[in-house]
Amino acid sequence: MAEQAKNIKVPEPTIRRLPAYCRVLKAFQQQGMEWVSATDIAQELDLKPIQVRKDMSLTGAEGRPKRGFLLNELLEILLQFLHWDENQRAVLVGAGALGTALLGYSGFAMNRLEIVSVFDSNPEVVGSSIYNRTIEAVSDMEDSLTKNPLPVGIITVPAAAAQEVADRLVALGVRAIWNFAPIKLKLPEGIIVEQEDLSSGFALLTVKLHS
Amino acid sequence: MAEQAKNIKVPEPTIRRLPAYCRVLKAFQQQGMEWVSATDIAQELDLKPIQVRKDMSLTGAEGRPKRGFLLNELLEILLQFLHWDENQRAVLVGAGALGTALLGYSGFAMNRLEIVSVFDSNPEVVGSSIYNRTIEAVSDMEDSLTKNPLPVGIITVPAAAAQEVADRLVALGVRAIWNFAPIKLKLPEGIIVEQEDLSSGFALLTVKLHS
DNA sequence: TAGATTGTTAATCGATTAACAATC
DNA sequence: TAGATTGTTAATCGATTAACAATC
Repeated sequence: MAEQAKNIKVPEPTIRRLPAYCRVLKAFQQQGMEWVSATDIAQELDLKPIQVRKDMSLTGAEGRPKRGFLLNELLEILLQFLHWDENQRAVLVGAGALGTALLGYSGFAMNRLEIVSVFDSNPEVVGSSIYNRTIEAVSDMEDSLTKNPLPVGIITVPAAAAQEVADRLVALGVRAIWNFAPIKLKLPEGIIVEQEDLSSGFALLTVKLHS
Repeated sequence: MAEQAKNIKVPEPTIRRLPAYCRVLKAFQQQGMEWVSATDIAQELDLKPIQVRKDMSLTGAEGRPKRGFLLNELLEILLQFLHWDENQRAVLVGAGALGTALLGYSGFAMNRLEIVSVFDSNPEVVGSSIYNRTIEAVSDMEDSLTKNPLPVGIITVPAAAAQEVADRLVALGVRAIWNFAPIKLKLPEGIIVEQEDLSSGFALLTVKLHS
């Protein structure tokens, strides 16, 4: 029997790998495959089969010796584990290039991220729309989010504005913040913050390149 | 004496933290600070002082008991370690929202990423410019990069086009690829690939939010 | 001086990998 | 059946943290 997914702390690196597994599974699915083994997935992502097997086991997925995993079932379990089987309603603040990129990013095809409201402070873009969402003024955030509260906030404003935006979002009921501004937010206990630092991948790249 | 930075394998997590250290140092610098301790930096980033101290030690930085580190010197050493003391000339392929975001991202203020050439396949944007760079046609990539070779390639095209773009870049002399397309690239040994997966941070966020 | 902080070695913690019995 | 693959326990590896002597 698979390890129980509940009550067991799943390592952060495992969670980070799950979206890639989902993408590979979806591709296999489109090829008409019915069963998939850890080896198949590992090969596709340059990982070791044992690692994939362990990760699957931690999410509660169960396979069958010799056959592998039932593809549809496995994908469903991974999506459930990630809570990507339900829409994740979110508000995005900062409709610049990065915000626009997130609104249209194809890599999110399966994560059910539903960006419901978009705010920006630039009067020139307020009122226009991106991917069918009308951009509201940041000054209307209190009004709008009070009427229509959202649990997740995405911050794509310049660093200087990020802390204030975060404070206001938290005051308006946002419980988790995905922050793309290169600044560490100071927020109350219990608020979940995922800090995205695009520089860190580039750091790795330059260090590897010159060694 | 500090551990020698050369000959010692610096852990990947350490390298990933360095850009944040640089940003904090720059902020301190602008406040006019002359000396900085590991404790100061740790506090700013919610890390433990011992971790900052260890990281600094790995980069070869040397401090003084009681005083801490000489701010300017420390920043210079970190930037040197990252090779961010010299311009990193790069080519970007895919001038969509994500590509545009990277061209203008303020979080890169210090990393000396110099995007020299920008290519896109959309005839409507070819010839126009973004942040002062003229967008060239992807079909002109061979001509352009043969005349003006670049060591780093940034891929911000849709997943379906990424592998072909990567192959062509490698054939044109690119030795390191920063890939934002949600697909694992298959490239020859020795080519450095940094895979950026925006979904993995979101996975962490949703799992934490619902537990 | 006393206290704060460094740098290094050792201990701990956590993730990856190996080993292997179970089994379709 | 034989072989491939699972799931779990144990071993290994690597990163973080603790301890502490050195010192400005």
